[in-house]
Amino acid sequence: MIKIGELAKISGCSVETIRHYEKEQLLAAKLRSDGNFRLYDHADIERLLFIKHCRSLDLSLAEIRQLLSLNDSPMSQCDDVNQMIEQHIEQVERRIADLTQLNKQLKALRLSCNSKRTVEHCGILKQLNEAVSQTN
Amino acid sequence: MIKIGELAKISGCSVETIRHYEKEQLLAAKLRSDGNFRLYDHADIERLLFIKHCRSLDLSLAEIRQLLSLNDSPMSQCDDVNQMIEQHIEQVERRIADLTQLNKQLKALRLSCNSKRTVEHCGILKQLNEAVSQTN
DNA sequence: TATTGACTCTATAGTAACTACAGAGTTTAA
DNA sequence: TTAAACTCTGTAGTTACTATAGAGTCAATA
Ligand SMILES: [Zn+2]
Ligand SMILES: [Zn+2]
Ligand SMILES: [Zn+2]
Ligand SMILES: [Zn+2]
Repeated sequence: MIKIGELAKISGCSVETIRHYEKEQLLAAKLRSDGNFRLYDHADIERLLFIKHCRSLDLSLAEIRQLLSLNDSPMSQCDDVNQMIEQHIEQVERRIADLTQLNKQLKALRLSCNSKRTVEHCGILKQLNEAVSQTN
Repeated sequence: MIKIGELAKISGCSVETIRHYEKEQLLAAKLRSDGNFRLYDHADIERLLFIKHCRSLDLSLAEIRQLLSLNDSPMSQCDDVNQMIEQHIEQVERRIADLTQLNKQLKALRLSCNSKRTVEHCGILKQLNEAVSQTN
């Protein structure tokens, strides 16, 4: 059994993050020491690494909670897992599309200034202001 | 002079958002009515639309605050504006790269499940668990 | 004129996933 | 024994809003 500091080292998560996951019901220490310190075993390490891997895929804590509970009840159907992953993929792709569009606009904006000028004649601010007048 | 509800309609921002921008020092009503209602003029409308346009470029409120203050002092140099926009572009591009990478992993993960199975044999969960064992 | 409904005010809490304390108690090693 | 290092709980801060509650204001109608 290890204490929270060692779990943090092993997993690469911070102590505060581990406590946070406990509050969010993703990972609970089943035991406490005499002095009330959280004690973790090997299964806890694996569970935390699972969580960490899912987070690196940008899955939300709610989604991970769901995956963990499916993982804990092996007779449930795959469909729920599939659907979540698919929705998540869609969301990521939408965000990529948005950011790509955004990037174009920002680059055009950046080109409209040649530096070394005062803001008075700055193409960037001029453009931002003109966009306003058009909308208005 | 118009009240906040009309400014909200004109700009497409919510009333709460406009009040929020005031708290964040981006847009202040210079006048209040006898009954303490915020009163806005044409310059305020333009300022809010400027803010809205910048937000659509994903600039943070802090960045917009900076742009507004540069806009208000026309003799300042362009360099600050340029640098901010460039950093913002870099950040957006980094995020796009991250998400693209993420998307690949998620798609591979999705392919590892053929649905209609119980979670016990689900390729997705299997893969997620294996990734853990490797790291561990 | 009284009242109703729409509008506005301030202040506070919630969102997501942490991060950063403060103040107290515990353990370990010198 | 005492100091350093660790851990505990609880609370507040981060971003850009959103959503209330409870009170006050205003315009139009009965
Ligand atoms: Zn998701
Ligand atoms: Zn410029
Ligand atoms: Zn930025
Ligand atoms: Zn499956």
